[in-house]
Amino acid sequence: MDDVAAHAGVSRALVSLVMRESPRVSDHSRKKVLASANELGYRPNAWARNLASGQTNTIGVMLNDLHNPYFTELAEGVAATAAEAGMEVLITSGWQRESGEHAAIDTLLNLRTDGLVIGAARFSVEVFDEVAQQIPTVAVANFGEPDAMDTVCNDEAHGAELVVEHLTDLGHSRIAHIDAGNAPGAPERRRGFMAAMSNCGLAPIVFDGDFNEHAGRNAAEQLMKLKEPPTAIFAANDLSATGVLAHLRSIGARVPEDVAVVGYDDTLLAGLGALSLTTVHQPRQQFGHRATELLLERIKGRTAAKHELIQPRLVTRSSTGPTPT
Amino acid sequence: MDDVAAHAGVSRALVSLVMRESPRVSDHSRKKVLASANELGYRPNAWARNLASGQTNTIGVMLNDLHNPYFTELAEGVAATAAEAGMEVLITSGWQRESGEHAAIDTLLNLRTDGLVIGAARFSVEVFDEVAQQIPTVAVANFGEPDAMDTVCNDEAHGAELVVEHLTDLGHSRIAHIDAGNAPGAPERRRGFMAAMSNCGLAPIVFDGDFNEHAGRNAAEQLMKLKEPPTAIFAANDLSATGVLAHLRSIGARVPEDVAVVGYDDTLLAGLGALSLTTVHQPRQQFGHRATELLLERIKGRTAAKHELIQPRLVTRSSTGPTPT
DNA sequence: CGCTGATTGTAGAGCGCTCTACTACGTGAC
DNA sequence: GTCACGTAGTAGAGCGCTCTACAATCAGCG
Repeated sequence: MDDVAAHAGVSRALVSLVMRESPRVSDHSRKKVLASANELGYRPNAWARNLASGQTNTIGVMLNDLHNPYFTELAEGVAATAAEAGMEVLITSGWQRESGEHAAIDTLLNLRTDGLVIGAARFSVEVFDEVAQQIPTVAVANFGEPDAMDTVCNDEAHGAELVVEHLTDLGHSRIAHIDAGNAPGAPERRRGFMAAMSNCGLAPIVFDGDFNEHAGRNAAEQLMKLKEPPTAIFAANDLSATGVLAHLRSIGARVPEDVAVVGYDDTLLAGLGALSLTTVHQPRQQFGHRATELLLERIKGRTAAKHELIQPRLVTRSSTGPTPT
Repeated sequence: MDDVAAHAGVSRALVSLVMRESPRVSDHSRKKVLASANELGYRPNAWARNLASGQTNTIGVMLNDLHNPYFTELAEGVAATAAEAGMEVLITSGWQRESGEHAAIDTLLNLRTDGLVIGAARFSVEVFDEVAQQIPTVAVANFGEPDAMDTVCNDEAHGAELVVEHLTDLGHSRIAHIDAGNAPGAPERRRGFMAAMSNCGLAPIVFDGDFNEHAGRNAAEQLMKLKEPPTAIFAANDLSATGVLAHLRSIGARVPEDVAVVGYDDTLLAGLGALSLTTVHQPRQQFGHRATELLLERIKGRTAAKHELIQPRLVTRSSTGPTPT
């Protein structure tokens, strides 16, 4: 910076103003400084800048797992909204381990980012709460309604209701749900399913499962062995639904003629022509978008916690159809 | 830091030593300092630390697209190897746009990370070369053999050969390849395919396509309309292969009895029971692993460029079988 | 022509840490 | 008892920038 100032024949402070695009600089000096900077290959050192200014203009994003499209689309929403607000985004991941999440959060806290968006599920509300004391935080998760941070989450129960509604409209009544135990989101989906079913006066069939293909396959196998197998299967998520499809195909059952299948999440998988799953779409980018907006509000000083529930919608594809007659 | 020093009754320098886990501190003082730090909720400010020390102990990872599992697995490999070496990892993404990649690189350069791993394909070697002048850089890409940086890449041509070998072993001779124009990796795959075919004395059928489902579907449609349709289709990648599967299914052709299908990349998709694609596995984590090792060498001072070619292997699943008789 | 106020530029302290050079204090050998 | 040496701790400069407070210049105006 000194070199640039010397080369341009101005003071260091002026170079600083130019680099920060201050309007308090004449066109003439600005050009001179930029030319010198360019010639000398100067670029401002972010560490020094942030240290001196006391703010980083950066928001940190901590994700549980970069493999999961859910999280990456979330991050994309954050990135887009942050870019609009002129902020940088730094991403860290816990790589699916709790220790990894701790390390990732630590990195971000040491970096003193202006705020934190957390899309993760490994550790408890208490830990988050402690983090939220130190730095403006928004969690994209179903955490209840903690005071110290904002949350954005999907109305899982409503998504499950949409599925039941769709299936009963098609005439189904023996509808099974493969759940995913206590995995994030699963209890709400299960509750939504049970509630919707009893509202229709139907007996809910719930089978223990998980958010993966194997669990779907296994559950489908057991379900199809029942004396009265279900005519529709609502899987825990898309991945688990592909397991259901795989099993049905292997026993020669047709989809949707013999059994209708519904997933959840509307991932890439569901849209593939070879699978074409009816599923519940979560506006993941919008989660990131809203989370970032809330975070920016918080950074600007809001302290009262806000908790938003975002509505999912059903995407109908060819894995569901009228009940077999 | 001053507060901690005062609270523990020692000098600021000693606190610094403790925070850096220096061996030059007695057990007694170390405990005292850590206790005070804990009590006061002190955590070192990474910006100040990096500024003062002149090194960041961080490597930057710039990815083209976080949605693509290829890149996230790459990042995971980098993260694991970096963690072993005690370095932090910061991820930025270009979100599939060239301007985004520029911004992402800029962020990383301004942060003065110790090195850069680039997994991206949008912009030209020249731009990378310029970046590589400024900072140790390793690209995971097929870039020729630039002097200024190291590269790690997959032997795409060999992967294509493995596919041809597998299919001819099964008795296929009318083998079509759906390519992906000039998209990264595609030309090499195509060349490998053509070479392997002519080595076997077979006439290569190549159909223009792309790395997506639609292209696969469209290509399959055209190919199956030929007077002598192929008995095996080698798609540009897994996604394009799912398009092929979707079309074949829609016209009632059985896989693999009527037509064998092969993908490339061994993504999540290929492993699904409902698709079960034979495909070429790329050790993506290993790319990240090797790239990081090379980068660490460069950071330590090596300047001669190294270029590594990593060998893929074939994963056989149920989308391929003997030629129809 | 001196005063006001806006505009443009500058000096210098300080952000929170690291790092070099130095001091203080044993400890053991001769 | 003194000297060399190793160990534990400290002082203070400085990393590259920002930011406050102030100086210089100039236009406009009564």
